[in-house]
Amino acid sequence: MKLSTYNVNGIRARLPRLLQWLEREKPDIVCLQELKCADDALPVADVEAAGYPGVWHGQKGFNGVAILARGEAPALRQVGLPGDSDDTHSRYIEAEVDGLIVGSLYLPNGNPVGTEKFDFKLSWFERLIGRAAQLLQEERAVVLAGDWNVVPEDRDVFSVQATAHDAVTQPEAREAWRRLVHEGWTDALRALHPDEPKLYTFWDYTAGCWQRDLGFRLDHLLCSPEAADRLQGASVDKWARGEEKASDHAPAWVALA
DNA sequence: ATGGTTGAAGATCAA
Repeated sequence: MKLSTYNVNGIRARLPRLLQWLEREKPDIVCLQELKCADDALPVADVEAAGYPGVWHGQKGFNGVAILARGEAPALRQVGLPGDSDDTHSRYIEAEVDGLIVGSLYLPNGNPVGTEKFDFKLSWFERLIGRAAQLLQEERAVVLAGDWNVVPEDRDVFSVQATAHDAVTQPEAREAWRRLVHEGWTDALRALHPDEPKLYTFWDYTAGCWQRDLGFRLDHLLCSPEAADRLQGASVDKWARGEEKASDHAPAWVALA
C-alpha cells in the first residue's frame, strides 16, 4: 500500500499535473494540501473520474486539505482540530482507508516570525500534538502526512544561513516537531534514508531554486508504531517538481506492507 | 538592483 502526500498549490491550476501524477504513480491513498479552492468549486468529479473518490475540506483562497483513495471512498473521521473556536482555517482532515487511519495536514507557515502568524503556527502545532496523542492511544496503524512547514534539522535545508529567519527553521517549531516525534512517531523519509543529505520536498519558485537544487524538507509522513512496523519504503517523486506548471512542492510517499 | 514566482482573489495577500 502506497500513501502519498502532495501540496498542490492550487488544485484547479494544478489539475492536469495532479491527474498526470496519479496516473503515473498510482498511489493507493493520497493526502492533498493547499487546495486554495472553496468546497463548491472543487474538481471532485474529475478526480473521481480518475479513480479517486475522496473526502474534502476546502477553503476559498488558501489552505484546503483532502484525502483520496483509489477505488474506495475514505471513511471520514474528523474535519479540523479541536481546541480553538476562532480557527477558521481548513488545515486538517482525518479518515480511515483499508484499516489505516490517515490524517492530511497543512501546518501554518508562520511567516513572518514575531507576528501573530508565528504564534498561530505554534498554537496550531500544540493542537495537532494533542490529536496525535489521542491517535497513539488507539494503538492502530496511523499515518499523519502533509506539509508540516518545519525543517526538522539543519541538513534538511539548502542553507542554514539563508533561511535563519524563516519560520520553518525556528527552534520553537523544531522543538514541537521533536516533542511529537519522541512521543513514538517515525519520520518515514528520514528513517529509511538516514544518511541522505537532500531529502527535499519543496523548492521555491523564485531565484532559480529548483534549477540549483536549493530546497527544503517540509513534507513529512509520521507513522505510528503499528504503521512503522509495516514500513517498506519511502521517497519523493522529485520528477513532478520539474514538470511544466508544477507545484512548488513534490509528492512524498511511504509504502506499507 | 532589497531583486525573484505562483495562485486566487480582486485592485493584495499568502506562500
